[in-house]
Amino acid sequence: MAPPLAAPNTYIQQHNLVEQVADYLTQAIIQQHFLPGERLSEVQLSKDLGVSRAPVREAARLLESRGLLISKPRRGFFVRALNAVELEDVFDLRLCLERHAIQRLAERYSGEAERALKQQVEVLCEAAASNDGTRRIEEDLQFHRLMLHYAGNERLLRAFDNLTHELRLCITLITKTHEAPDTIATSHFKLLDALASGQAATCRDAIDYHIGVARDFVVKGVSDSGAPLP
Amino acid sequence: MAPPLAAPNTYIQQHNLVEQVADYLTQAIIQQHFLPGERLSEVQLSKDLGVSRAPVREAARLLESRGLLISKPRRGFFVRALNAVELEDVFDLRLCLERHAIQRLAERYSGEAERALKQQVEVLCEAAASNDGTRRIEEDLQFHRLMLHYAGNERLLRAFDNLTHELRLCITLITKTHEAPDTIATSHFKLLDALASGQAATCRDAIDYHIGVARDFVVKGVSDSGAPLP
DNA sequence: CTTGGTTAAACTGTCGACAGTCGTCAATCG
DNA sequence: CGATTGACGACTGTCGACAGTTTAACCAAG
Repeated sequence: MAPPLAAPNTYIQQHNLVEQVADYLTQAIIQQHFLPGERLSEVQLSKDLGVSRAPVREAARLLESRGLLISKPRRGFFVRALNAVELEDVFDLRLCLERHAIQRLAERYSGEAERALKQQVEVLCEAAASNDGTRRIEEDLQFHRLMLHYAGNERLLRAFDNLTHELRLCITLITKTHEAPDTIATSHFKLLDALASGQAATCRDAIDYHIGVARDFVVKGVSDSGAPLP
Repeated sequence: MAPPLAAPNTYIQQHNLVEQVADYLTQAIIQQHFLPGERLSEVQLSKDLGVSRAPVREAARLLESRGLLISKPRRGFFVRALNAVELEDVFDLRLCLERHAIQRLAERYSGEAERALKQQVEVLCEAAASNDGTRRIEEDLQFHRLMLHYAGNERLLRAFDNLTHELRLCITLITKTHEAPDTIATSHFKLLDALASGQAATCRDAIDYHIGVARDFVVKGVSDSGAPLP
């Protein structure tokens, strides 16, 4: 319950209060300043951020639609807590989306897409070599966002973004499970090779393996840390 | 712009104002009382419904997250207008989700699921025979919701529900494209047969054909009526 | 008649306040 | 000593109001 902000009116400044509050809440949640299952007090947040309750409520509803918060009537908003089963579902849906995306992308694979993806792998490798776990995850997700983007279906990307919001709920957990940098690199280069081959079966196998590894890492991490149940 | 309500304070009564306003707005939109691209005035809605602007704003944000409205800063909320390209994307994502769901369901097909789906086909056939186009669509969607539900991944169902919200934007268009009742029946029975066979390839072909037919109907309907662009 | 600028109205974003409800804690009873 | 009930406190749901901005109308100039 320690206030994540030192002084009021420092972070929140001018227009787009709702979005700013939403960003602040998102960061506070994924940095575990608010623990899973914890209740968020609207008045307390208003005081801390130096804004009224209206923007706080609207921002909270936004995060609820993203799956970061859940609201109980007359009780308020609570930080979402994912258990192992729900995480399995998240990765199952992610597999569904990315399988589809890589097939669609293989059908329309362009030089532009290939260039962008390769460049992102470079960035990812650099991030993997660093010690910034959060940045590594974000660059990894960004690679997959690019894949979904170049697949050419805006809605596919939106669905993926919704999922990643939930993934960030356990980002601190994920950052702890260090994968070797060269493993990450080869794993993503295999995706590029599969795309370059243009063969549907190859692409499917590559993405299945890729997501499977990530799932095992995360789900095992959550199981070990004890599944939190609201 | 004609007020969809005869008298204020008639529909909205007591608790859960936000949800009630959201339901009212949803119905008003899919019944085309608000036309695609139309701007919604918060104060006007407040007066019509006899509530303050706070619940209206929160309900609007809810519908925004569902894709029924879009908000432009300092401009307000507008009814979403889907063009043919976006509808193609919707059906592409729907294909993605249902392909995955029918595979998962085939792996764990139970007597309970089979019974529930068969019963829903009965209901759907009855609805198809009636003249109520909206009910026919809803029962059709309900069949697919059941499939997703018994596939055993809650998130898959949520993603599908998000899509159906967008589909309802052009529900009046869909109701105009009458499919023959027996066509609808056999089309869904084929899905049941594929599931009973337990063969992945059969299931995939069945759902591909099923969604393809629906997509052609809707997209053609929208193209004919002229693609509305905001 | 068209076009550009100016003014006024309407609307959104935000705020503080009030009422009803839920959780908590203590006092009382079995 | 444990369970139940009552009151207190905190909080959410909702409301009306104000300020800044956008939109629309209106007037004037070309």
